[in-house]
Amino acid sequence: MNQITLTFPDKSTRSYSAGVTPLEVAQSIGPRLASDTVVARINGTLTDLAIPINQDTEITFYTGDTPEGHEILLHSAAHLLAQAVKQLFPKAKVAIGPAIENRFYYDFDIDGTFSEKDLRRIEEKMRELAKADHEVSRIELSREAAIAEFRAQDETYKVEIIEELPEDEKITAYRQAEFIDLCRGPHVSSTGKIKYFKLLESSGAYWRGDERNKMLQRIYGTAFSSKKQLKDYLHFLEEAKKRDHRKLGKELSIFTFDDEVGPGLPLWLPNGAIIIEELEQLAKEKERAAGYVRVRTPHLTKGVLYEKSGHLEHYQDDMYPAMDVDGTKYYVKPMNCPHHHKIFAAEQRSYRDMPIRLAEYGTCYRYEKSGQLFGLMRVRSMQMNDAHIYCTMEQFADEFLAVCQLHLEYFEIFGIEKYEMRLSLHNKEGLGEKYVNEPELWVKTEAIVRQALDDGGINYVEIPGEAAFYGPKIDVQVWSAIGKEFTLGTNQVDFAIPQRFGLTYTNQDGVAETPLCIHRAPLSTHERFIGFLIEHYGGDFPLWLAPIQVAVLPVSEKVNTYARQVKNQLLSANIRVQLNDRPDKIGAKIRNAETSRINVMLIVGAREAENETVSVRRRFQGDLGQQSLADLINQLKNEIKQRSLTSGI
RNA sequence: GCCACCGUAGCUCAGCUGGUAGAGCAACUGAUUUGUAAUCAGUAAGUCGGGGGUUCGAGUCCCUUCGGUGGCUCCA
Repeated sequence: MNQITLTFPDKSTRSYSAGVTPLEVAQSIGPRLASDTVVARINGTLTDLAIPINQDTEITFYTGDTPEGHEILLHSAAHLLAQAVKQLFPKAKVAIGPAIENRFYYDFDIDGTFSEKDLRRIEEKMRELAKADHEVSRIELSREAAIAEFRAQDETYKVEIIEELPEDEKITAYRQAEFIDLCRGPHVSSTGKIKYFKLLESSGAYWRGDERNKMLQRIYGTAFSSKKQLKDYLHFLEEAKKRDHRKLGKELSIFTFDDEVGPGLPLWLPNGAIIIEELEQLAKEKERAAGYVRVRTPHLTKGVLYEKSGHLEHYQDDMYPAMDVDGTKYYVKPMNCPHHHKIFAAEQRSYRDMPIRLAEYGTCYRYEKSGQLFGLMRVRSMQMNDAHIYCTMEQFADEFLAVCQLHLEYFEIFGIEKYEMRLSLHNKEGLGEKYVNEPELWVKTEAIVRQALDDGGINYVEIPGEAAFYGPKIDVQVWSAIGKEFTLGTNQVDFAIPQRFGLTYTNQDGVAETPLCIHRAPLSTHERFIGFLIEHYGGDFPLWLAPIQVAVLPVSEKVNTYARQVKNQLLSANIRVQLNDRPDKIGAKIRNAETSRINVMLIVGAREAENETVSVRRRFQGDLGQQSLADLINQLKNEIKQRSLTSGI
């Protein structure tokens, strides 16, 4: 028999008989590797462990705790789910079942829905099938055979998928015991490799995500290669639940919703209003320093403006219906840009004035579909950290980069450590349809944007086909302290709308030119940003953002007078302070302040009153001992001024 | 918008197969005057999301409507 040479990632080589399988190779190296490996990479392609190798090649093994291996594990778990469902619900038809980040799902067409009880039964069945350790084998099928096979099983969705595969596509299926599923693979070699998994929830999902299609029942689950990882992930989900901004927002009296006000229309309570004011203060400082000027625009506008801007054509479904005012249609504004364009147009502009940066925390209203509303993260009234920068082509790169850098400054202030800038580009197919038909301008602008990012040393990923219709954009993804993902700021280039508005400036040669426009909102909207901050900080805001910064806690009513003096001094230092002069025991007052997430607690009793001091207790730090009130005030003022993320600097 | 689930006191929740509501915390009152995460006692509090129906009788069953949640899709 022929010998072949396999090269391992460490460049070492071994010789095997031709036809050896990756699983056998793994076994030859060690039983542990063989049992942990879920997939192999051979000549750059991920491959099943049972496929014979017939020539010299490089080979890499992936265990379930590598990204590659984990994805396979999740995908195979989806198959296991489908097998279990088919056994328990023979009439169910399977649709698709991919791996997604940390989870998998499978869509089924069944009569009715899956109940909690069904999920438990299905999970039980999955365990049984995993324990049986059925071999998972790959089957190659001709197009006709595949269609015949799945038609015989009445798997109409699979037949539909096969019929839409390109003619030359190799069709494969995977079999585990009696269950055969159309799939490209690869998969784990046997069901026993799927050890640690859990079904999470079920919900409706349209076939192919199209609401005109039938609603299928989707089951979500997760799987990991070790018990610990599964436990950690479930713990993360629980932790995320605890930090849910809807829960904390209520507990900390930040915002509320009211049936009689309307869905998606938040009411900001005093604590929330304080956070808003601090954020606006920050934005105003940063924007003033960066040369922005502030403007203000009305909430209500005639329809003609949105005809001109294209909103009625492209965006009407997301706008509140018009109201009739003396026979004229008026709309509440869904975006601020048309108004800012009008402000640009209100005066003669010279190249000497450029760039013009118009900023406004503008309030917008969008008629989001009811099913999309979600706490503060998706609302119908919102206030945006909006600005539009009008500039010349020459100024554009600098302006765009400055906005990106502003994002980075904000990340530092808020302690956002993980983020991703997504440069969203056009694609040729979309020109004239999804995107304004200016092929050269697209290519040119995208090149400038890319260059600006490269020059500025900004890390980004490119995503083709995700641009706005008027130009390329950067969407900013951030991850909260516990790793939950959010879409926040945006930075968009617009080379189309200024033209529609006839915006011009006079260049050095006395000729009217159309400016470029950058739409940007680094701090997103108050709603989404504060929603994010609540979850990011888990309710424990840094001092500068905390609605109540200091609680003064007298040990007994005997020292209430001194406590009031302390409170007043803090107030005059512009520190937000609350005095708890109820007749409670000090332990109860402390507990109260702790559960309200108050950062600084000042315990005052006879000793403190005598020495003009306070006993400082800080959240997460405990008792810090006595300190003079004057020193403490200076320290807190400094911490607030620095917008420090850590206490006690 | 669509599918599913949920909606009981300010909050968190209990209330079995229908027999006109209950706990803890919070609030309020009184007593206690307290030294780093809960002092004790008492009081008040709900047209069980709204409307309609079935029934002798509905928090419980049915319909409808409003709101929320998980998804589909979209996005700040």
